[in-house]
Formats: sequence, C-alpha cells, structure tokens
Amino acid sequence: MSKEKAPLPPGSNFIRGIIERDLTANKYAEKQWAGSPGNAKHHQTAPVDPAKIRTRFPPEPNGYLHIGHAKSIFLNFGLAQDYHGICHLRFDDTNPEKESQEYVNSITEMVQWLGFNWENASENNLYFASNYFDEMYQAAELLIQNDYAYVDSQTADEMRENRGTLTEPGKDSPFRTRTVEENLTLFREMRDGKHPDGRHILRAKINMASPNFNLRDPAIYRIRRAHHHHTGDKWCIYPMYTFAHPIEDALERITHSLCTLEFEDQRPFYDWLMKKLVETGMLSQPVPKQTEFARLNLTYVVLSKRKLIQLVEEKHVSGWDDPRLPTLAGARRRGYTPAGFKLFTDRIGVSKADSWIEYLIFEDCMREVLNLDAERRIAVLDPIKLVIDNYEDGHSEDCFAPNHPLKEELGKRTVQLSKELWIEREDFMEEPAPKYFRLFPGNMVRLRYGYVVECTGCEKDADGNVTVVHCNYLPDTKSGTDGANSVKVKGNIHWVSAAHAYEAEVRLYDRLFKEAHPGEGDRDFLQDINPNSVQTITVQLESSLQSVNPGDCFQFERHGYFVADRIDSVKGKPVFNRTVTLRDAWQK
RNA sequence: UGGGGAGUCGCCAAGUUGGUUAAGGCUCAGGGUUUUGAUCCCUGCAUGCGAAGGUUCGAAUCCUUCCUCCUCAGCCA
Repeated sequence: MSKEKAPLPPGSNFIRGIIERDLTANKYAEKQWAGSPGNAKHHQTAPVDPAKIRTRFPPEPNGYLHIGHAKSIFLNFGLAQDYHGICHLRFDDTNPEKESQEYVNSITEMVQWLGFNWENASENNLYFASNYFDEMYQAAELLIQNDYAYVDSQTADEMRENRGTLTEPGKDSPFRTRTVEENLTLFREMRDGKHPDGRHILRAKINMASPNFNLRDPAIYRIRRAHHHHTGDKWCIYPMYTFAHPIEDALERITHSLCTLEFEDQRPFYDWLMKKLVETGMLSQPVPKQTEFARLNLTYVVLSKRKLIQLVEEKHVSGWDDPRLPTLAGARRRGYTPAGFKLFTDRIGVSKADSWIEYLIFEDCMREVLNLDAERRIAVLDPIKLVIDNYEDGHSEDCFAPNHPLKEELGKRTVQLSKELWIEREDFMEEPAPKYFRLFPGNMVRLRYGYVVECTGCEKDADGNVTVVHCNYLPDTKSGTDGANSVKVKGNIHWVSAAHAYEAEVRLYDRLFKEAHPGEGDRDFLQDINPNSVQTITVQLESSLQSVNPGDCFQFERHGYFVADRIDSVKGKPVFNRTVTLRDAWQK
C-alpha cells in the first residue's frame, strides 16, 4: 500500500548487522554449553546452548567504572537481551599487581545499579579470568608441545631492541630455537618458582618480521611473584591479556567478543590462538569472534583512567564518587539515573568512527527521563522577601500543588501561603529588561498555585541592593477557584512562605572542565578545570522536602532536577545536589 | 614514510550484492499550546556523502589516485 520504505529497526548498527547475519547463517545452531565455562571436552556432551548469543562485559578490577564503561555495559547486556542471549560479567584479573577486591565490589555494584544481573535460575554468569588459570596453563603447554611457543631468556631491554620498528622487521631471539623439551622443562620451572621474576618469559612463536607488532612473537606468560586477590599465592606466573582474553572468551563460549578500537591490531593474534587451540583439541568450533567499536569521548569530560586517578589523588575532587566526576559512582550521587544512561547509549549509537559526543546530549537524556520520573517541589535558591501588603497579618492558607503535571495520579500536596514569602531574587527587576515578564513595579504575575499579585515597589539598602519587594494580591484569583483565570498574566513565579519554609544546603554543580577538550594540544588538562564547578548555597525549601530519603530525585520547579545526596544527607536534613538545570530559553 | 582502522548536515548516525526526492536523533531557527520562559506539538534545516578523476542509462555505494584523522614498537589491559 504505502510507498514509504519499511522503517529501519531501531538502533541499527554494524554490530547488530554482524549478529543478525551470524544468526541467519545458523552459525551457533549446534554450539554446546555445559552450564559452566570449560574446554572442548567439558562442553562435548552438553546440550545445545539455549542462549542464542553470548556476550561479556570484561572489566579489569583496577579502577572505577565510568560513563565510557556504561556504553559497553549497555551494548553487551543490551545485545544479549535483544537477541535472546546471555551476557557474562567477567573480571579480567590477570595482573595481580594492579587489581583488588575493592574494585571488584564497586564494579559489581555499579553494573547492578545500571539494571543488569548475571544470575538466573540455572546459571550464575559472574566469572573471573583467574578461575581459568589452570586451563590457560594447559593451553600454554599445548602451544609449546606443538612448537607454537617458546621460552625466551632475553632481558626486557633486549626484547625491545629486537622487536624492530614500524618500518624494520624484528630479529629472532637467540632462544627461539630451543627444543620442545627444553621449553617445556623451562616453562614448568617457571611455574614452580625456580626462576626469578623477569628471568624468562613465554612467547608465542609466530613471525618476528610481521608488520603487525602483535604477531612478532608476543609475550604470553610472565613470572610475577605477586599475591592475587583470588588465587592467593598459588601462581607465580601469570598470563598476559593478549593470551588470556581469547581463552576466557572461548571457555565461556562467547560468540561476540566486543572491545574498543585499540584492540583491533590484536585480532589477528586472537584468531591465531583460536585456530591453534582448536587444532590441538582444547577448543571446539564455533570459536568467539572479536569485533571492535569506538570508545566514548564526551566533551568537557575526561575519561582516561590516568587523569581520573590524578583528579582524585591530587584532591581536585572529593573522591571517586564526587558528583562532578564521570564515574558511575559520581553519576549516581549527582542524580543521573540508569534510565538516563540507557537513553544516552541508545541515542549515541555505536560505530567505528572516532567521535566526540556533545555533553549536552548526555544532559538532555537525563532531563528527558527525569522530566517523566521526578516529582515537583518548590525551592527558592536565591531568596529575597516578598511582602503582600494587603494580606492579613498572621494568617495563612492552603494552596494545592500537583506533584507531577504529567501524572495526575500522583496527586497534590498542600503548601502554605502567608503574608511574607521568599521568592527568587532574579524574579524581580526594578528596571525590567526588554521582554522581562516577571515582577517589576506595576506588573502582575501569578504566585504559582496561589494568587495573582501586582508589584508595588521595593525597599533597598544603603548600597542600592533590593532587600524587600512589595505587592498586593487580587483576592478572587486564587488557583483552582472560578476566578483563577479572570486575570491573565504572562509571568508565573514560585515562592515559599517564610513562616513555613526551612533553610537547607544545596550544591549547584556545573561541568568540571571549562574547555570542550580538556588538555587539548600541549595544555595540562588540570589548567582547564572549571574553578566554579560547585557552589554550595543556603536556600529556602518547602517543608515537605525535609523528610525525603537519600537518593530521591525531584524537580525544583523552574530550576532543574535535584537529588538528596546519598552520602551527606542526614535524617530530617537532606542535602540536595543539582543534577541538571531545566532548559532555559530566556537565558539565551 | 610499515601494518591496522575511520572520514555521510553543527554533534551523533542509518544507508555500502549500484537503482527513483540521502533515514532518524540531538542541536539550531521559526510558530503553536502551557499556572514551570519547562514539558508537549508543528514547520524548516546535506543537488550533498573527505577530494579529484573514472566505469555505468544510473554511484554515498564499484575502480584509480590523493588528503585528513585515529591506532600499534609494556614482561599493562
């Protein structure tokens, strides 16, 4: 009927393309899965894997997760969900010197916070690379036995010298021709602690003249006497990422191993290893395939581990969960939500092109979800007194404010109106700017959910600063009454009754960096830090805010979204963090 | 200057076995609704797909050459 093209599937991208092609080709139709990771023999008699695809999120537990990881988390877990697959959470803990349980804990907590889990009725897909050290060791011996690996005894410096350069091939190590027996003996001695750290190293035997450095006999096992947070002191040799990661994927029967672009050059080795281990019978087809995508870059934000550590250690921020940091721990404290992250990752897509996402896209995603979720409350952030001169002294009355304009079912709450109110300083101008339609002498505005008032003037101190604004109210114009619309006004300002409001602390956060690309060129990124990235103020809040729980999010009307800080709030005295402002066409 | 990648509207990003007017989102501009200058709604926004040639009835999609950017020489991941 329609001449229109069929709508494209939402979020179409090259990775989905690959998965869909693999699925229609029935590539995994006979892939077996024994319910737990293992080698070919382990899966040999198992039933066909009920998971159509398997992906994995493989963080190294050596730091805190940040927004960039969120992209990967939503990609891997999201793809698994969409294609009836399963996503594993796997800690890539092959370097004990940098890793610790503390990081493991924070990472699992954040992945769960984003809404993902790795357990279902029959499986718990939380894995550790260190659980596969036995298999990795066996794989290394298999390689040696087939003359695909050898023990090199050059020093690190010698290895570097002999690796060649971009334009010159490397030179074979003098130890490259050791016999299988010699290599096996030496490697076992390495395992048994007979050699000091760094004395020998196991290398894959591929091609020292390859134009790809990763194929110039890459190191795959090194001696390191280090206590491992999981395996303790069982091992004094540890596998390198290059070697370990493909094996981890294969043992877990991962179908699509997604990683960032910098691992692209590693793929030939990944495939080489798979081929050799299938050849030796340790693994069986189908083996996992690595696919690379571009990592996230966000303007006004740094995501490099090194820079984040520096910001924390040099105390430019309060800690790993500082609300100004792009860490997930910081984001949660800031009031950014999992739904917002989901929207964000959907919106930016995934491709192989290096790109910089504008920070406002991220903020906008948060606004979009918060607009739907957050109840409205009233806060006067920069208070100035407004006195309704014709209102009865000492009297007060109920006004009814909807908790959410888009969700009537959330009901209304009462707020008290009285003669003396707090309003925003910026809602009054003695000399109004062009197109300003708030309070100025002679102008009428509505006190939101209350009456229309007419401004009559103001008082000023000796320096000319406005101290009190005066007005009269129009008694028949109360919101919710028949006369509410008898007077049409353009301005609508919020307020709290001075007698009923309470004083509180609010933190106004702004971007941590003032430059779109911190540290661009030769600049030190620390020089680009925004000196006004946080401002702590004392405000007047409606009383209902006093009893909220840490972590609760609200829209403070006409200001933005705020969250009760999960750390610094105390019972009956929440501290609020500004998550993001409302859009403001007037300020432009 | 060896290898591996990428270049489609200000920012992302579909589309690449060649086939009519190059999706969509965000930004932006203009208009409407509105008791948040918010939200929401409507309209507009690439004769052009890094550049130049070529093949073809027809090219973002194929070929050639060139340009720009990213990435690789850890016993890190």
